Amino acid sequence: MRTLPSILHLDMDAFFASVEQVAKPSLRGKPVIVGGLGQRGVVSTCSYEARVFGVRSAMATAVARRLCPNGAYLWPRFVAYRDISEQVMAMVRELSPLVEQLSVDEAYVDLAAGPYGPALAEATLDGGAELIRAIAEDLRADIERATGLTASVGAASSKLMAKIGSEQAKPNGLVLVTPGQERAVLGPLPVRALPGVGPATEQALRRAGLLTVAEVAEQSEEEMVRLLGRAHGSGVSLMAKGLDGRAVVPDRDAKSVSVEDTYEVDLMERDQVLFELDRLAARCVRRLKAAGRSGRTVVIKVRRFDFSTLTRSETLPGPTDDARVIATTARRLAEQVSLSGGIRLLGVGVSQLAEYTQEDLFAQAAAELAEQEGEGEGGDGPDEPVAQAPPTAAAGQPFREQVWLPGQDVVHAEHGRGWVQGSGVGRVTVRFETPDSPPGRVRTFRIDDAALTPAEPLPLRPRGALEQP
DNA sequence: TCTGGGGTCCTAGGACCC
DNA sequence: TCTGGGGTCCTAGGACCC
Repeated sequence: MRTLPSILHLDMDAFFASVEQVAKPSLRGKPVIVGGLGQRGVVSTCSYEARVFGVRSAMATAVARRLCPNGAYLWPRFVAYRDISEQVMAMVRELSPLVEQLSVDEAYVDLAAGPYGPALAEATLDGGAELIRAIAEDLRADIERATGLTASVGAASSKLMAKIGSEQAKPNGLVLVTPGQERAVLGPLPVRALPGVGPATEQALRRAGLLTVAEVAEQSEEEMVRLLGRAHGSGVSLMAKGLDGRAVVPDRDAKSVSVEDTYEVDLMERDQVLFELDRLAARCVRRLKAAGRSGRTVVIKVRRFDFSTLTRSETLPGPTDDARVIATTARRLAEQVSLSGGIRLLGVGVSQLAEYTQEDLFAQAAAELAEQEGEGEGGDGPDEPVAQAPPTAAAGQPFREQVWLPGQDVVHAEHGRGWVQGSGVGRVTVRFETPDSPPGRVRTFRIDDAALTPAEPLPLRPRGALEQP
């Protein structure tokens, strides 16, 4: 294990909710909840003001609304989050090429592999720690200057302790774990603080009378393997003792691509299920193609009315990125499951991904077969799913009514930029403000007002702001 | 009050091959 | 006539993470 705390773990504070507070001045200092807003939605992220009311990530939004009825409830704006994430990660990469991004708002950095590596290699223990502390504080300040967002950082000589450190630093802090202090820091924490210990592992450990990390650390590795299984047991045993030699690994290629939908109302009809599988297959293929990959194993996921969940998979003779092939495979898999009682969620995924699309003989054969059988009228595009019109859809209606989602960016011909605060009964309410404006005024329009249109997210800081002194 | 969507990794049993 | 052991692939499910 390294002698200096040269691994950083960066974690943005309440990322989605904080982005919304910076983008929407009227929400600063207020409880903000970002997540699914439908009947079956859950909270993705909430602001610290909302946490005071007991709101948490992964909580049903319906529960959050009871706890915090006056919060601002917003749909996620993933495009905006991704843009900001790229901006932040670019700053992180200036510290080292060895960056392992864990999600949009989290990454490990190995400073020893970057421009500060040589200086750190020659530094004393105290000097090195001080340099690392300065680097981490500069990073946090740079991120806040560029985005208005705060980040927390843990610095340690292992990924495990860097992650524990950033958790303890939250919000808007830095915790440096001095090498040698690992067990002292970990010992008093509940076992759940260890990454990889979730509800099931916590229960298994509780049954064995182990509540804290220190208590786990006193057990032999063999005992932990007996309790938790081979891989998990030895992993937890080592972590509890503060031992973690895992390297920071630059980002690997994805191993699967999947899409899924939870329906507001359970699907009851076989035709509905087949129609939705076609749509999901088409969406999955779009993502697959965007990534320039193809896959060999098709998986469907079915969650029933009672939340019981199952998967069925089929491995094809070769990789494909053909929507027709994936949709027909998904349909075939669906025939193996009972739909009685209703379907709450459907998913379609592809794994065993190939680096790039090979000559897709399997898709060609399927297309030829379809043509022979006279089903080939959709030969105008290979992406066309084998879908029929949904039984519930308003067939023959070419225009879809504009849907306005709370949080959505809009622009009005007369009033300029703003965001949707709410909509209903033929009206949409918009607050006109931007990241660099004072809190804005609210106006209400007809939902079909031609002067109101959806807009792209604005940057959180005006362009060019960083160039100014 | 009722549980999202996108992933990763591990385990275990059966098929199949040598 | 009965009986091997190991390796790999496929499938299904579960735990966990953000």
